[in-house]
Amino acid sequence: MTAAEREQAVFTALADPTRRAVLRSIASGEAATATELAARLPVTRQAVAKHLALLEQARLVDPERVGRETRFQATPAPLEDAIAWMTAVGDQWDDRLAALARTVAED
Amino acid sequence: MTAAEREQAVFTALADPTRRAVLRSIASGEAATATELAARLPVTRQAVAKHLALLEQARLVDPERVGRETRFQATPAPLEDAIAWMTAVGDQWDDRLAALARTVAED
DNA sequence: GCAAAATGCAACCTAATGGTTGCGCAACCC
DNA sequence: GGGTTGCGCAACCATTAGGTTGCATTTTGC
Repeated sequence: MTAAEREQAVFTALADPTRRAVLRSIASGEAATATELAARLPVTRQAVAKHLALLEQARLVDPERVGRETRFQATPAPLEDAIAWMTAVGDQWDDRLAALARTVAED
Repeated sequence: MTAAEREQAVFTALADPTRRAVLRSIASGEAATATELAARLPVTRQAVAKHLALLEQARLVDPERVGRETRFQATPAPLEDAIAWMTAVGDQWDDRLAALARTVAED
C-alpha cells in the first residue's frame, strides 16, 4: 500500500461517526470484540464488524483471535500521517500569512 | 452548529481526495476560483464548486465575491478540532500503554 | 449594446456506503 | 455429545456522494 493509499484509508476510516465511536471506545477501554462494541452502539454486530474491517485496513486497529472471540486493539500510529497532512496544510497557510505580513511591512 | 456537527463536517470534508487536493491548492497558492481549480484537476468546474461548498460548510474555506468571480481563501482553523480528536485518541492509547507498563513493573 | 467569461442552480446518473437479515461453522461448557 | 456463544460470509436494500450536462444570470470589455 502506497503512502497516498494509507493516507486515504485513514481519512476514510475517520469520516464515519460510528467508526470514530468504535475507535475511541477501543482506544480508551481495553481491547474489545465486535459483539461487545455492538452492545454499546445503536447498530448490529455485523455493522460493527464491517467498521472494524475498515479500521483494520487503515491499520488503526489490530485483531487478535483468542479462543472463539476476536479482540481488537487500537494502533493509532497511522493517525500521525493524518495529523502531518493537516499541519502541513495549516503551515502553508501560516506561511502565506507571514509572507503577506512581510509584504505589508515593506510598504 | 454544535461541536459534534462541526467535527463531523471537518472529517467528512477531508475524506475525499479531490477535496483534499482543492484545500491543499488553496492553502498553498493564492486564493483561487472554482474555474481555476478545475483547470488543474480532472473534474469539471461544477464538481469543484460542490467540493468548495462542502469545504465552506466545514468552515475550511471562505468565499469572497469580487466582480464576476468568486475567490476562495483557506481558513484552516477547524483542522485544530480534528487534530485535537486524534491526539486525544492517541493519548488515551498511550495512557493504557503506560498503565500496562506500570502493571508489568509491579509484577 | 452585445459577445464572452464566470457563477449558480437543477436534474440526472452511477457507484459506493452503511445498514440489515440469514446462515453455516468453530469453540466453549456441562 | 449437544446446546450455546461468537464470528464470518453472502445477499440484499436504501441512501448518499461524486460527477456530469444543460441552462439562466451577472459582469466585464469593446
